[in-house]
Amino acid sequence: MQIAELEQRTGVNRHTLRYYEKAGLLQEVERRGNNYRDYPEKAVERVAMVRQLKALGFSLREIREVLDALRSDSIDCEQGAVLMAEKKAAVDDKIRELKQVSALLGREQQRLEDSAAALREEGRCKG
Amino acid sequence: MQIAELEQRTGVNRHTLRYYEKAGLLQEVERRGNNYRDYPEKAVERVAMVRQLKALGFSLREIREVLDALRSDSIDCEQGAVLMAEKKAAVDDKIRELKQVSALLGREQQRLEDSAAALREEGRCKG
DNA sequence: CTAAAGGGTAGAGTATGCTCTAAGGTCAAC
DNA sequence: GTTGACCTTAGAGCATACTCTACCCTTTAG
Ligand SMILES: [Zn+2]
Ligand SMILES: [Zn+2]
Ligand SMILES: [Zn+2]
Ligand SMILES: [Zn+2]
Repeated sequence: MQIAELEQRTGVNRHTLRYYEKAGLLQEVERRGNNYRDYPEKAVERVAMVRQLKALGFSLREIREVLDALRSDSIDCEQGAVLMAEKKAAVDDKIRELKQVSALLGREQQRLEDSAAALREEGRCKG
Repeated sequence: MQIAELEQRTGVNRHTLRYYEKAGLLQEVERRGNNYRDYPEKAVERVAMVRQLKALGFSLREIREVLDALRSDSIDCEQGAVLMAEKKAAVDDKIRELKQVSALLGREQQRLEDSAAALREEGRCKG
């Protein structure tokens, strides 16, 4: 498919798609005789994955490392497994910390709700 | 305390500390007669929280919103509770997605390990 | 043939979040 | 009173990740 279709199907700006390609995030981008890019179907999925990981806070560099390892044999299997384990550990650590943040936000939400209720019912503010 | 101490105790560059203050992330920063900043003890904790949230992928703007609400009564209690609920929902969504990523990375790690083992034992590569 | 739509590259511009430099004021020690 | 450590502001510079402009080529439709 041409870049316009990929842009339309992923919602990602074509300049950004070219930028991702230059950054090594999109490989297997063929060129037609006229030098136009010709993306495979799975590029849609690939771009979606990049965007999801990006939204979760991964840098393009990190995303590239993971995608490279997923496309195994680009590097050694054993080395790839180590990289995956490292990334997984980082993600799991992040999950743990986010759970703490979630709990904190939940407590604060409760506190503010209680305070708002007290304000309504007793005309005073506790928080 | 003066900026050098806060810098030393938090490990955050003094330029960054001033930048955070300008961005509204650090309030209650007094000035001494000589115009030097005078931070309260809890600024250490505050900066640590900013750094943690930042490392988890929050933008400074988001961090500011949360900290403002935590310092309640700066905005309405009810409104603060709503903001907390929204932030918590976003964090929980992020946790769910990160769990999916963690599972994916775990599967890939296993696949690559299996492949590496097969390569060692049978002289072939499956992945 | 020509216009319009779509593609290409190179490079400029923008937003965020630092990080550092320049120029100068303050203060304690000697 | 001079040195040196510490502070101030303003603004430059940098990395990341886009986003857009300029300018030119290709394809398709009339
Ligand atoms: Zn941690
Ligand atoms: Zn209140
Ligand atoms: Zn989601
Ligand atoms: Zn292999």
